Amino acid sequence: MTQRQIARKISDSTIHRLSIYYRALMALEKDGYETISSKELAKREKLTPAQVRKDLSFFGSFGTRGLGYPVKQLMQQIAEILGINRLWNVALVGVGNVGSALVSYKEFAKQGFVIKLIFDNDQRKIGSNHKGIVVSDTAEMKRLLKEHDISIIILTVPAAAAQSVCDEVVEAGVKAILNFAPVNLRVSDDVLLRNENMAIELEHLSFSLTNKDLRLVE
Amino acid sequence: MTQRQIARKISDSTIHRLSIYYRALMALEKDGYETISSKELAKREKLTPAQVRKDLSFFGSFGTRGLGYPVKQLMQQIAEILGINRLWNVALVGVGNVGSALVSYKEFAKQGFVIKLIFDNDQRKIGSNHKGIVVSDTAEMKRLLKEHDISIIILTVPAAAAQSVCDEVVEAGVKAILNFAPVNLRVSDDVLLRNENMAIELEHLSFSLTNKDLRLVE
DNA sequence: TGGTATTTGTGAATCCCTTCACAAAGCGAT
DNA sequence: ATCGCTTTGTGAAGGGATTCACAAATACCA
Repeated sequence: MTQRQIARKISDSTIHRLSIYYRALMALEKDGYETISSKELAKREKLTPAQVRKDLSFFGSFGTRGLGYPVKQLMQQIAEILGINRLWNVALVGVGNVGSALVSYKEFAKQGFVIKLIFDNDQRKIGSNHKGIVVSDTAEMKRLLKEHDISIIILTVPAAAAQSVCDEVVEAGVKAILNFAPVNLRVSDDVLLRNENMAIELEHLSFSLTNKDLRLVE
Repeated sequence: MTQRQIARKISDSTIHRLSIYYRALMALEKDGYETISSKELAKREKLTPAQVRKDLSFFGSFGTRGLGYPVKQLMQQIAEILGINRLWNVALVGVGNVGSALVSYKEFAKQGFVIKLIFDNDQRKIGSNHKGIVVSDTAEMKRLLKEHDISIIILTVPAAAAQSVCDEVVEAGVKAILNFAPVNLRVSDDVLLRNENMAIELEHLSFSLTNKDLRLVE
């Protein structure tokens, strides 16, 4: 099976796990591993070996029977599948707490997501320097996004502003948005949207703590 | 069905959606809605009405046939289910970019997660003030966590330090950790651990952008 | 070179989540 | 008070993801 025939319908879970495998492989490479079996990889990530093999099998056969997967090579393959074997031009809108933290977030840069532009509508922030990037006025956004060939937007504006900023960047032709505002954005079908809300994960913990004793109930 | 017999096995997806419903209800309440139907709620969150009803039915029956769900009341019920109808004492470890952003992250406070303690091992940071909280030395961590009855840890230390900090807080008796470090932490079965990695969501977008054209392939 | 031990890749089976479909229940109008 | 309309709550059906289990392939050792 070649790389081109894939992706009929790859589940979100599989895509998510590919990212996890990728990180595990980075660690393994650093530790000097040449190969890794699905069994060992699964153990490290608290998954099953079959799961690992099945996930990978959607995209090709990368392993060697009796031996396992070549760490370095598999890493490269997953990078290709995820589309992180290249650089992506990213713009960030909204230089609040979260926004300015993400400008310096090393995991982005490490995976090839390069923040090229930063926007805000606050006059006190416009012109200020964040990690070598001067904050632009959102009024200039449409023009600058096109000029800099931005593929992905990180949206870290307040909830109330999110929809209108979203509309603007979509108008500018951006097709992928990572939204940190706690609102449900409406976008057309051809725009990719993913939401990130860190409080939701805390709520999950809160749920589990609250209902912990019930886990054993018959 | 009463609140006590629940949680045989509630799926992660359901818990996640409860958080989503909760946010939708907050917005609805602000807009003056008294009741909401599963149909309308589903539409807003791009889900199906059956999904909404099924999710809620695991925990009880909160609606009125012919009318829908009472917004305010359902909000309260979900808050109870998620365990956010109370305050949680939280400590944050690691005052880097992400850490200091999260100290000011309004979504945490809004849901009752109160950051009581902040730790770092950098002498330049210890003693400094973040939103009215003085940064403590990680050397003091075990004692302070117990003294302040901390239930949940937000871990925003560098990857290399994460496991050892994790071990320490577990030793102090903490049973829930939200980990932002890009590593796979090993914890015993009775400790709840959730991982948050913002780059993974970007990688998901990157995957979708990269494989967009393949979605139509037969 | 042959023999044993490993480990992959994958159809089949299983399990779990989502959707369907409808009876039951309440609302509002007449 | 009754009728028709709406919407819930939920068993059952359906579908998709995970796990099983094994043949095929390779490594390694003697």
